[in-house]
Amino acid sequence: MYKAYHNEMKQKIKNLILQAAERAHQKGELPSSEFPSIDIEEPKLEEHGDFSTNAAMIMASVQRMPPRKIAEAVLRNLDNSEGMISGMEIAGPGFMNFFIHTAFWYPVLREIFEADTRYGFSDLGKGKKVQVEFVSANPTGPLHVGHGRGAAVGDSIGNILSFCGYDVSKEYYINDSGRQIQTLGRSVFLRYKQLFGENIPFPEDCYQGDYIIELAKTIREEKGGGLLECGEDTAIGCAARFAAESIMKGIRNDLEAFGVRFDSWFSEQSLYDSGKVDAVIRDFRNRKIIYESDGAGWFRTTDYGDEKDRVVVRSSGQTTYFASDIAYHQDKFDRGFERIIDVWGADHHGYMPRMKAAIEAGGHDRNQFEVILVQLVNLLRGGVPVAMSTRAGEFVTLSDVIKEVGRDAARFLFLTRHYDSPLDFDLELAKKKTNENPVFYVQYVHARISSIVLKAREKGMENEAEDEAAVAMLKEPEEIRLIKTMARYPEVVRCSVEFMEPHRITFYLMDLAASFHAYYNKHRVLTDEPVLSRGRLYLVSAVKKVIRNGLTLLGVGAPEKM
RNA sequence: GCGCCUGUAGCUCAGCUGGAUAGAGCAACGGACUUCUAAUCCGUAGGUCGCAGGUUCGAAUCCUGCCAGGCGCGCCA
Repeated sequence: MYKAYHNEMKQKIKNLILQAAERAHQKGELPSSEFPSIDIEEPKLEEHGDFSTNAAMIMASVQRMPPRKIAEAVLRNLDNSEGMISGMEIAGPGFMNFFIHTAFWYPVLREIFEADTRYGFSDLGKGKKVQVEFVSANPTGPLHVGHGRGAAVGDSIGNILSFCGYDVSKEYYINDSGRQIQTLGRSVFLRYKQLFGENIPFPEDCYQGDYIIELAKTIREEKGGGLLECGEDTAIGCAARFAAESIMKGIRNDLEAFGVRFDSWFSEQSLYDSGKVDAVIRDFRNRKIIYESDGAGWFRTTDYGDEKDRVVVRSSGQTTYFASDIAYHQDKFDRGFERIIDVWGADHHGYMPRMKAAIEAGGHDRNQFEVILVQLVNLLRGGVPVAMSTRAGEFVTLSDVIKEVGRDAARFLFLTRHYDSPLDFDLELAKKKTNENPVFYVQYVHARISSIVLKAREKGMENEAEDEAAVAMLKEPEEIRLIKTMARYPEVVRCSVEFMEPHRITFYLMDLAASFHAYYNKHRVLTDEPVLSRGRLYLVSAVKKVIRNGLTLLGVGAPEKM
């Protein structure tokens, strides 16, 4: 397994400390031989060194000594014969701070070049099959901005999982069955009738958007007045099928334009057709997990921590949405996924306990099923909220947003917040080409470096070749800072996958970009000194790779020119 | 009423499962282009981490109670 250099350094320091503590104990400087597990962390402030540890404070109670005394004993016995540590100190209440010799940072660059697109990779997933289901919007209308955020988060989480060694499948669940499809058909059919001059009211519980009228017109073009003659039920069914298919096609196009690719599109109806819904209900009935009351079939979800039992079979005999959802998630496990991740809008959070119940009742561990609840998006234009009403059918669609601000800006901005906090998405800001807009700020780094590399090529310089003498020329504080920041990247990716938080990558990239721009403004890469230039070219080429890798995980492009 | 989420600089947000003097960006003010892209950089200023307790060497972070905002509590999806 590929092991990040940064991590190795941490581990090394940890071992040095433990060895030193052991030695101190043998010499009688520390009373106890018991050394609790210690953490090596990276201090926020540069003055506090490259690594630091609270080990002495943790040991204080066991050793029955003041932390600073313990730290003194440890540092006195620390073996730095390798020369990796250029300085150590005891600070504050008992922190031990370590400064790493510059030369020990250089190997990071080589690591980046060797790993290239795989830099930051880890084998955390070990090939485990995991499914990420996201968007899954009903085919009753176009995608809106909220779906866009879900798409950005879900897709990125999928990318990160896959980058970290999981066998990932991204799936879209199509709710092509049930009542809302019926309503869709009715809406379109009524508009259709209106087109033929029938003066009939359009009910409030129908879909209000103009796209319904468009669909009705298309049917008229293709089939003329044929639907008027085949009886209401068949006509509505026909309109529903046509509308759902057509809307789904639009959704697929929007997602394609957004750079989101699904491995599979799963139809709800197929669960009924294959009998899987009936099978699950039968099974749960046999196992007394479903009981009858008031003529309906109730799933005893309270046995699994839900606050009340839920209906799966209505007294009319029809199943609820929940019923097919149970079958659906069952099916996910049947397909061999060991980990199931659903990305939902936060307004569905009340649905989580019953879904967890379904997982457990189906014989699986509730922890195998994870839900990412994405908070809502407030769409703004120049700071002013954009009026949106789904009921009235007035909303800005995802497609509108992509057309206006571009795919990269939209995706990146959706990932500039923890999914858990609501997001203000400002259309004007998304288009701005200043560093108010973090997308271009990060992409600009890539473009700037590309331009340097191009210039260097014209001069006959090669940027990929490793040259120890050249690398050794990197002595400026801004250069070392860049290397250190890049050394942190694998750790960022690891945390990002562990907590399934893509925004960590976003923030990291903004940080790396800031370090680069500062460097760029202060120092020239291509100078009169060939060796120095080669070293710097090597450095910025590494930055270019890390930026590209990070953007790729977010599904954002890394342009050569801007 | 019950449940979930949120509350950090004027604004928008980070804060690595308990660490040191709480960090960015924007807005404000003052500077930097004869240079590899100024879509950039440098500097200044800005805080009772919603409030009150508790846990301990140490709390923005964990626990309890309040306050404010958002969302959810259907034989809807």
